[in-house]
Amino acid sequence: MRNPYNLVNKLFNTSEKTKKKKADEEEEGGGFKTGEGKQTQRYCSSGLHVMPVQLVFGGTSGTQVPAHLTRLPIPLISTSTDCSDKTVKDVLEVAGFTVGNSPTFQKDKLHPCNLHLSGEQACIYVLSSAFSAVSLPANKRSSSAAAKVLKSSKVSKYTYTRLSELKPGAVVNVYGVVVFFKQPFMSKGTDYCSTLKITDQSNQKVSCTIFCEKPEDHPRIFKTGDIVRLHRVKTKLFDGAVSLLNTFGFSVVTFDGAEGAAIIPRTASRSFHFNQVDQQTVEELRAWAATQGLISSISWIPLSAVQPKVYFDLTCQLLSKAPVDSTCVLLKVWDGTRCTHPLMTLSTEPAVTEGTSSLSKERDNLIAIVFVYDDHVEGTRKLKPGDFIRIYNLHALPAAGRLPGDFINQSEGTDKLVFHLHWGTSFGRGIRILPNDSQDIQDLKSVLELFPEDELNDSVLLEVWSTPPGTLDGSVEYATERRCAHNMDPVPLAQVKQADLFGQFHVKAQLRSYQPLKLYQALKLHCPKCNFIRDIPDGETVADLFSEASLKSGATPVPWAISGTVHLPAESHNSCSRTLTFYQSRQLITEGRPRDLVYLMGATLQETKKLAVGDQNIIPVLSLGGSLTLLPLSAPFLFQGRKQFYGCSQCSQVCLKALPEGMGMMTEKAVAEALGVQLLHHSLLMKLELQDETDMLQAFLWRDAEQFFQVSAEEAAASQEVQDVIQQTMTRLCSAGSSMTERPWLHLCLTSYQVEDNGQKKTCYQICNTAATINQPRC
DNA sequence: GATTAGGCTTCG
Repeated sequence: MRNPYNLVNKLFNTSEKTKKKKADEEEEGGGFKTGEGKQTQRYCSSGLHVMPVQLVFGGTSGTQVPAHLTRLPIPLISTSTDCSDKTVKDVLEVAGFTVGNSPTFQKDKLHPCNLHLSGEQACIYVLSSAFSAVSLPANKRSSSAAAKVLKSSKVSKYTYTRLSELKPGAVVNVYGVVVFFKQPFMSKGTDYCSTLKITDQSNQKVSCTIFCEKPEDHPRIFKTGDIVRLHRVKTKLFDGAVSLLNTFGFSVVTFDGAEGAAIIPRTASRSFHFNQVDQQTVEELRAWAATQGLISSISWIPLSAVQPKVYFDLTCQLLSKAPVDSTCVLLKVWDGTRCTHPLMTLSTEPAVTEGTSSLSKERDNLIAIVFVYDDHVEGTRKLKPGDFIRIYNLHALPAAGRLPGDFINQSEGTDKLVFHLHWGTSFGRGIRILPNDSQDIQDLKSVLELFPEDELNDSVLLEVWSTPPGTLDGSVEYATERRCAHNMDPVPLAQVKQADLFGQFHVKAQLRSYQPLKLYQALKLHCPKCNFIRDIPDGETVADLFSEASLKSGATPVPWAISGTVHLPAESHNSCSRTLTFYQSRQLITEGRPRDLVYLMGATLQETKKLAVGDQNIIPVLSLGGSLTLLPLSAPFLFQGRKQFYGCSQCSQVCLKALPEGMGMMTEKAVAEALGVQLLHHSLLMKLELQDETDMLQAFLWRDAEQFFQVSAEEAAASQEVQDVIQQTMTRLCSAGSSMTERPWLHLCLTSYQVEDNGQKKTCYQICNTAATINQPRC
């Protein structure tokens, strides 16, 4: 089956690419804590003296070079220079130095002097500008970021201790393969805590405990076998074994542990060091881990393999989220596989559900209900429908008598499965969002893409639910309103583009431009069977088809109809007299309604239109090889009042024969069926360029275009007045020559989806479940 | 330079 969205895309031949914003960057701890107002010092040893080294940041916060120090230009330095309260700026700024003759000046012809840094006054200020190549404005930082790699920096070199050689009471750097981990969870103190156990070629297993205020600063571990590099962890004896605990300047980088996988560092650090030696270390650990069976060849257990009572890690896409009570949240998820054990189905309150509150029955055993309890509820706050997540140590259980809240009443006596993420973190129980570009998610996406994209949306259509007026903010009048069942906050367009996932978004935006400007060109014909979309042919083309057909209008008797003729005299010297032939169905004659449907041969387009006025059903026919048939399907096969209906030339199998008994109303659908015609539906297709403060985004108006304009496309094709309604709406949203400040704001529900365009996957957007609101004439 | 946790299944 062809994907209609692909065709929507192709009809406009869009070239808009998914602009994946490059992941932002954060600064590595690197020995310096960067917290605002925290004066931080590190000490490097210089002979017997301990000389402070301070990292200096721009702006007003953090460490500054003391104001009493003045900068000494390097060319002015001589042995007679007064050095007190002076600084010299290079990559470093130094103070408390003495100046001596350079013993190598004759040779290197550089500066004749050397700065001597010794004694208690000596101090080096390391300027943040030295790191400027990797710094980004704070508002561009994000926890999902990949950091910039400082390959050539000589600022630091790290040595790594084998895990078997750890001695208590030291600060070390280590590499290891993760054999156990817990996602960060809130401790009873001020920090999130995560624990992991790592091993290396020494086969020593070492537990690590990480305390960090922000979850994103913790190791970003997705599964056992991942490789971590920990900088500045201290060794501590606990329970007779050396364990590791993060300490000042702690930083961590995580890598996929699979051999051959791209070495992509996962870190919240804005910069970090990674050289060839590191690459080799990762590769060696990967190779070693593979021989130790530390890497599972199966990335995850699919839903299809889940049996009652098992604990497993589920990698899935979040479809919806709804609170149950203060200690429990219900998630609906899927991974594209059908569970062999029946899955429990439950509906959630649309008003409190993010995503879709009830899902199509077609999805039986595809959608898993997950109850998330207690401390894990916090972790669901930032989850959005569409997110790809992994739920660790999920417990599959028969629903019978085990459900929280009011659901308990729906579960009596059922052995259908539900999934629980219980209290506590034992066995690494937890939940985390996986990045879209991770291999496991790529694999999952390719499975999910096998499902028609709009299947999930079907149920949304059944739940048309107007946004209560109270949710509109302030006095701003919006020219459209959402009619969807989602309960989500609007997000900036930039965030929509960045998200790169299939799902729904609410946005507030203005209309910058639209296509086509000639609105009749927005009218299309769509085949619901093969999904082909085509333009409505213009009048001239259709008239030509009728002219050609009139040449094939010889008397053709058929057993299922009786015929009559009308002779039309020549209208002028140049034209000939013509004969129109009418056919009336014997079946309809029997039923006493012969005029309900008339087959007409030899008429022009204009004549056919005139005859159809007054709700007459006219089927234009021609004679081909002695039998009666329809005109080519690029012409309308049925005229009904002012309406004209078309058939799909690909999916129709035209056969004119006796009408069935008791056809009832002569609807276009009934007629099409009787003729073997696959009816084409009228639809509207437009491309809207949206804009908000953050970005622009091109979205199609197609599936729900009729809802948007509150007109029927079929009516629009037949009525200038209805076309005027569409024109008026577009003028109101985006009148030619108006400035953006004059244009109204729109509340929109967007659906994003992926299509293939010449083998390239691209993300497209559609405006769904949205209707124009103000000054809307009724039709 | 404090504190947090220190794996080892579930209340629903």
